[in-house]
Amino acid sequence: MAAPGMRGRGARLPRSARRTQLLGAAREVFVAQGYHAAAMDEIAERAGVSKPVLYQHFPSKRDLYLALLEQHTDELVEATREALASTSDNKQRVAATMTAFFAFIDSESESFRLVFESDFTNDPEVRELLDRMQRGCAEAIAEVIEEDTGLSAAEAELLSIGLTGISHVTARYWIQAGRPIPRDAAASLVSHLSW
Amino acid sequence: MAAPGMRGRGARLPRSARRTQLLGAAREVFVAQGYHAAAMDEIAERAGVSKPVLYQHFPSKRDLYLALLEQHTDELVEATREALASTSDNKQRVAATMTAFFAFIDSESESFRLVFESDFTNDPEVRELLDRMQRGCAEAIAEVIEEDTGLSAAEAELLSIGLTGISHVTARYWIQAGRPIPRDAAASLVSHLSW
DNA sequence: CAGGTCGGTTACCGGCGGGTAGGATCTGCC
DNA sequence: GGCAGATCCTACCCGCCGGTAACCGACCTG
Repeated sequence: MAAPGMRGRGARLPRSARRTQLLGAAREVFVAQGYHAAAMDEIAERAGVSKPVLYQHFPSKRDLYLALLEQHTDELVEATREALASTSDNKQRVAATMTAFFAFIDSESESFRLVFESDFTNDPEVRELLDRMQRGCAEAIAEVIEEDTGLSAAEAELLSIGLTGISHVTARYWIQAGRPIPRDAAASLVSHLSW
Repeated sequence: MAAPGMRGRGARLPRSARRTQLLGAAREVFVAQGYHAAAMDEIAERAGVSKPVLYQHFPSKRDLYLALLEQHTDELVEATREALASTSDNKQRVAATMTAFFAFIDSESESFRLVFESDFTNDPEVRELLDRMQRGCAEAIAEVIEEDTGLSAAEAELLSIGLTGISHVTARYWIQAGRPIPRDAAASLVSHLSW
């Protein structure tokens, strides 16, 4: 009856395609509502699919959330490492890293909310993922600092934590203020101030 | 039968005393479990009282949480203002403010978790309180910066946001690392680095 | 066409937890 | 004593939502 290649409700998809699609729907809902307010029914509905399908791909709501979160934390650490490796001039390094942070936060999907505004931080595994991300970013930065300045390892670590804090907070402030200036200008302003 | 002045389960308290006691119990539970995982039954039990009593003082779980949160956000803004007013030497101002932040986070009750690790940030009123706190701290700092340096208002604002970010993140890092060095040493190290 | 498998669906369950109804008890006051 | 008005308790309700049981139809394969 229905056309064989039809899209929309009722379309049959191979397993892996369905999985990524479900992850996308879950991201939208979790981003918009947070972990607790999000309902599995709604995620399924947004994917145009019924709930049991969701449970055939992810054993529980929590696991779904963790899969999604890990994906995005890894993304940010990776972006940080790339930015640091993109140049060898330290002043530009700060700027590049700041830009990477701003880009991450400015992404269309607003997925940064998962990472920086999670409402499920009481879960030990969520905590673990977020801590690991923090360590990942800080260590990458600390290596460079330690190498290029005379600071001790402990001081370099602390300083890099501080730098991530600046990026994090200012970038969210910039978003919340409605992106009053272009992204790159904001990033370079902040990096200039912290330099 | 029971002694008239007895303490413990069943003791009758005047309204205002009961209220503050309930707030204390609520703080403990919310701090330990977060908003969502906390149960009103548990808060009541911790206060040695039954649930309806709780509802005679606070119309809903949400209102209870908001009352508590406002109390602590106000506290931090106040501490920041006091620290800034405590001296007129700018370098010492930074140190004093940093110390105030660390003291807030290091408080016995761990109530900073309510403020910095809330899992109820999706609620608009919670957001509003946290934003107001952020603005309160940043504005207080920005006034001083703008007065004592040549920066524009916008730049001063951004810089102060960044400073709160540093304090926030480093102080939590210090706690999480198990307070490896004394509080004042940590605060002055951070203020030295950011100076 | 029989039979397996893969991707789907509808319809349901069960418990957790916020919130409440209604009654018991103490205290102060005349 | 006896009334007024607090304070507090036991016992219950019920809606939401994570998770599941049971079944359906399309497609391939021999």
